[in-house]
Amino acid sequence: MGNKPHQSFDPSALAPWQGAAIILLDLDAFFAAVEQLDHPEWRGKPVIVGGSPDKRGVVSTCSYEARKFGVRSAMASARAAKLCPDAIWTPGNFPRYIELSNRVMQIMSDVSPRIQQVSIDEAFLDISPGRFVKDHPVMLAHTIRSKVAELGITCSIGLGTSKSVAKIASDMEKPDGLTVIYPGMEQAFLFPLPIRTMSGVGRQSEKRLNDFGIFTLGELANADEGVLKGIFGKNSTMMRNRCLGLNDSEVLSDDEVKSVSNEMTFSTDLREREEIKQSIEMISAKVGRRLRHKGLAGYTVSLKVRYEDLSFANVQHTLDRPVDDEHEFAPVLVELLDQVWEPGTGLRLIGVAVASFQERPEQLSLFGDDLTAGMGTAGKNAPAKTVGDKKQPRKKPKRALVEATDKVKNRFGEDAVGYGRELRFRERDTGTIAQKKDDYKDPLN
DNA sequence: TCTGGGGTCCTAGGACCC
DNA sequence: TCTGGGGTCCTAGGACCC
Repeated sequence: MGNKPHQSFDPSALAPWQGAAIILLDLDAFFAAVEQLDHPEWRGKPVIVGGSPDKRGVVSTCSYEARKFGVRSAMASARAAKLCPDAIWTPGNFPRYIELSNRVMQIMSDVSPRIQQVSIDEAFLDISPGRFVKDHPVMLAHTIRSKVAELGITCSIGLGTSKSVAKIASDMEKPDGLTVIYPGMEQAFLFPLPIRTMSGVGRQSEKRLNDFGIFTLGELANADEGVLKGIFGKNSTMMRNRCLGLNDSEVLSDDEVKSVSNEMTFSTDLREREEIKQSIEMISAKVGRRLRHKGLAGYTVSLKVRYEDLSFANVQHTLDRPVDDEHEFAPVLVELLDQVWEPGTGLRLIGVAVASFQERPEQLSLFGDDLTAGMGTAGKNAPAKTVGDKKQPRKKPKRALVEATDKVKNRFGEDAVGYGRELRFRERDTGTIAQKKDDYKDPLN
């Protein structure tokens, strides 16, 4: 199944492919691989892309050399530093990753128009013969693999008759592998595998399935209907079909963004109301700028906090009109704070999200209404109909100022312009790298 | 000396309307 | 006096993914 060398082969020797053909391409240790490409002196050495060990960071990606020491993605940076003291650390270079990712996506798009990007380093491609392409799927997979290699990075490809099979197959021969599951071989391939390998089975579902004596995908495929319903709810049939190797999910691009959020973990817990308020304002400014850059405005704003004990809480509020300006929604979030925070409690993380986007953001008025009016303590669940006819409508900063600030930040970077209060907190930012789905074509952030 | 950050989707319960 | 359901919107929380 695996096929390391990029050897030439005779396509006419391949058995004909019946039915759907889907590829999952996964770039190997992507961020670290790009760093080694750009820094030749780092090749063959353990490279870790991630947040620094002394600031509660985690490992985003690490090179295969670092993996030999036991370093893994999502591991606390402090632990990674202990396992591999000589590792080369880098915070990452997102614009560069996006550039290379786009090149890979272009290679795939050139083969078939039916591409579904899953993340910055992963995508499905429908290469069903006679549908979008005419060449043999195995040949096309080889072609894609060679073209990616020409960029100086490697990928692992799974080819099968469904997305689930392709996804799992891509994991079999990492790195730089090509795994083909021919039509008709789906169940022989899937059934012996542990349930956790299936997308949609996480830690919790795994535990609950184990309690019913279900450990393999074959056992899951043949499990009692009631058991599956109880664990997967309305997705139970879909999960069973996935395990049976059925192709019940099309390769479709879903690029519609549903929410925009930013969050920040602080090097030391926040305890003072004023610094929490300022942090909410600073994070809101990031969210607002991304919203405006995307041309989005949403009705629902939410505040997420993580306490000292690592537990989470969330509060949200739906406004009577969509917002994209932090000067409007940050005050709303500050009011929500009291529902999840008691003075004296330490907060290690604060997150801000805006969701429920309207079709087309309307031009907001120059002097907006005060959205916090009417929110008061009177009724938490009271609709935010409001608008302050009793209270004094507060004057909002001019829209033009917001837009001018965006322009400077977009051009010269986040640190170029800022309200004084933002600067105090910048140094507390963990600076950890994240893989942001909507950042592929977005040089922002 | 533990445990980012950015997302999506689902569920359950309450409010509210008819 | 007692007691409906159905539908929709909203909120909080949690599982899961990369």
